[in-house]
Amino acid sequence: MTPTDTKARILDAAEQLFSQRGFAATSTRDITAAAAVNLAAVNYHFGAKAELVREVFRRRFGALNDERLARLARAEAEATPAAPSVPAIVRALVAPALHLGAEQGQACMRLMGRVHSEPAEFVVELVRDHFAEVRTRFLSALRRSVPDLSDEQAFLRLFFVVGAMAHSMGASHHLALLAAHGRHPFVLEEVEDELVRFGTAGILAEVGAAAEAKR
Amino acid sequence: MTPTDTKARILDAAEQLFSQRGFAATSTRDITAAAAVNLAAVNYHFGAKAELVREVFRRRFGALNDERLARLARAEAEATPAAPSVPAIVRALVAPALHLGAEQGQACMRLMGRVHSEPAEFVVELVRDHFAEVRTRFLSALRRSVPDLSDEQAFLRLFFVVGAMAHSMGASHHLALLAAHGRHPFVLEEVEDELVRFGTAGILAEVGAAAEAKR
DNA sequence: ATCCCCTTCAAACGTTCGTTTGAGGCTGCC
DNA sequence: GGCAGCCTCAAACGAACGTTTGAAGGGGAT
Repeated sequence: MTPTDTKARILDAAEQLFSQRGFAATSTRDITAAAAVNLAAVNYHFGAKAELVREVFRRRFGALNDERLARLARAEAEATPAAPSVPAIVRALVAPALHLGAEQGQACMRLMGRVHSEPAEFVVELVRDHFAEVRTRFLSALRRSVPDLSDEQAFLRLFFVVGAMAHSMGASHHLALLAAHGRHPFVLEEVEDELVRFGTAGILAEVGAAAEAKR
Repeated sequence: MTPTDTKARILDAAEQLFSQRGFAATSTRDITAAAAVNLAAVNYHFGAKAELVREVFRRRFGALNDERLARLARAEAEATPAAPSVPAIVRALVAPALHLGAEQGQACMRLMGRVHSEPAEFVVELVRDHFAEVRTRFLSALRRSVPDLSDEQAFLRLFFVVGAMAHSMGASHHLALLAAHGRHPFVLEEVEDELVRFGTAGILAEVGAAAEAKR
């Protein structure tokens, strides 16, 4: 077994288990057993469990956020000189995450949904580091596209979109409820389109406090 | 120290620690140390750690969901014979949760945000059991208020609102970013109003697939 | 063939986990 | 005073945790 083989097998197994049980509840023995490698391999190849978590993040969310930024840049290029439309911005944010899950199995979808509420300190730092550029880039695009929004409103509404997305990915066990409640299980494109519609309308909601009184 | 004293101290400490670190990462020793009670008290009063988690849930989310249902019922009563307005429905869903956090300190806010993405099996069951009635009641109110929505759309959009709410509560460490980025930290009423506006607009977004093509 | 470097392996390290134990204290009732 | 019934306590239980160790394997270069 080549070394890259072992490393990749560990990363795959770790990603899957982390997404299913969380970081704290997944032991190195669980990981090495699922990957069919020796127990010591994790510490040999990654040093410590925390470094393995970091590597899982890098491998997965690096590509994810690159894709997001690329989609945003494409939307901005096509919209010259006007700012990209809000649906385009929202879709550039949520589609890569949703489709990443579809391609890689369900594992990293729940991982993605989970990391935003993971409390371990170094996980918080990881999330902040990996998503800092995405946040600033999407925020500035949104501010240009919807100048009426204040800084705080733009931030909050984008924050809400991320929450809706993360919940859709992380709480899929609750989404499965609908499969019983409704007629058929959800298909990805359906969720994506609905999320784009929802997020777009939410972002474009009336701005002032007077909006409430009007109803 | 009376028995109810010890039980209550354990529940308070457990709720706070669970919300900060998650369930798996919080040990009974952490809890009993924070509560300043003997290590064996958890097992004496609750049997096992899992039962303690259940009790934390019951104490907190029982009251929370009662409050939600009461607000919804009030909104329905005031709106007779018409269905309650969408903002009223959204506010009845999110306001009790947000204010519960404000009253009890930040602890249970993050707990609330966290439970929806907690993977442990018995936690999933707990969430499902506690929120089943809330889900069906709010869904039926929403369906009456916005008849244009299909079953799937109503479910999904309510799901998104819950996600935005949970994210706002659970990922407060990311919200704190804005305190540095923006001008001042967020106040609760500001987040609540903005969330109601956002969720209302999202729920009332155009229904069909044609909505996308129009932009 | 010999050496070296990288990788794998079984075994063990000390620590921390959830839980159990048995002795002891406190309160109220006889 | 004495006897129960709860409750608390220090101590210990076995299991599982992340990590380390030292020996063994297995090519490629010399």
